[in-house]
Amino acid sequence: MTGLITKGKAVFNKETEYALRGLVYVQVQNYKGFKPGIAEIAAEIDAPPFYTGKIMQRLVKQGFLSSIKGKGGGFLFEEQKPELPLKIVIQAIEGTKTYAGCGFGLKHCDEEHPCPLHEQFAPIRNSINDLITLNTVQSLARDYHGLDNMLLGSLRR
Amino acid sequence: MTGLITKGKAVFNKETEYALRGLVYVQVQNYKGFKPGIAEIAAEIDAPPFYTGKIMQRLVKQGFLSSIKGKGGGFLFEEQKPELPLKIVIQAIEGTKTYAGCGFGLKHCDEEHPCPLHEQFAPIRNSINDLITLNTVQSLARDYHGLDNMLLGSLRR
DNA sequence: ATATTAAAAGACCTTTTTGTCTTTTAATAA
DNA sequence: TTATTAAAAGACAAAAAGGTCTTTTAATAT
Repeated sequence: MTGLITKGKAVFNKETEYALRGLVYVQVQNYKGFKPGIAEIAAEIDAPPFYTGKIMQRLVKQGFLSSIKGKGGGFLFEEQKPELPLKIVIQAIEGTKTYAGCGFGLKHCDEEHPCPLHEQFAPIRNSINDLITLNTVQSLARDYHGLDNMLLGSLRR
Repeated sequence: MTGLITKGKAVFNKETEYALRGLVYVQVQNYKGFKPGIAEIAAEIDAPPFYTGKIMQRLVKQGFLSSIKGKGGGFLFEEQKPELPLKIVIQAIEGTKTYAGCGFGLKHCDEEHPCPLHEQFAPIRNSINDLITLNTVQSLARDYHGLDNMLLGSLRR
């Protein structure tokens, strides 16, 4: 049962998870020539439909992707735009200080006045930062391109 | 202003942060021959007093440390007990799945069916796991022993 | 015994997060 | 132009996290 989150903190909050999964799914479909709508996105990324709608709306308002109303409408990335690093999305939702603080939660903790965990957490924070900076919605979508669905079939069995 | 969390997710939730700081503070004081009470703990770790009381209560109920009521009372660790790894405390509060899940939030994600971020998150999860397994309340308290206060003076200026 | 001290228990409240639903707006098709 | 489709907007609600306060229990000191 590895990887099944039953309780406890995940790495990101729900809104961020749904946003990242939604964006990647849209990009995957765009690569295939489709513009998915809210109902399809929600079903494919296993998220609540109305909540998904609200989140996609916010992402459009932030300018991360575009939407088209009415028949044949849906969500799409403008092709001329640069790739979108996960960090940009995460920070837009969770704030700029995600994982920037000291692991021990002290209000003041820096190199001159480190708390006991500060030094040990520093490389971890740096790794997370690298990961979300280097991975983009597009790079993840390319990884998924060609797969049957984003959930890799495991949810459908 | 490095290390100041203004908004966004910290590594742990508030209850966990207060619990870890409280436990380390109690152990630091124990090493000096004192048994701190709720008011003192709350003030020194910069946490809400009543909430701190509730949290300390829960920690005692879990058996992590002992308490003595009445005059001269307070909190203390039984000396014969083994060192307490942070992981034990964190899991008691946040559940056993903290940071065990896949970074991308997929319900099913394991080595055979990894999501794009799974492999990249694996070493980070392992580092966090090592950190909270190897560090104990006592090892951190030894680091703090001799310092003026847990907040390293930076909050008092 | 009585007063005092301090933790335990638990009711209650506030804020944030997560989620639902209805109404409105805009695009397309007939 | 009318019907249909689908996103936008925003009100509303449930659940979880975070926090406050009062009352009770247990220990000590006089």
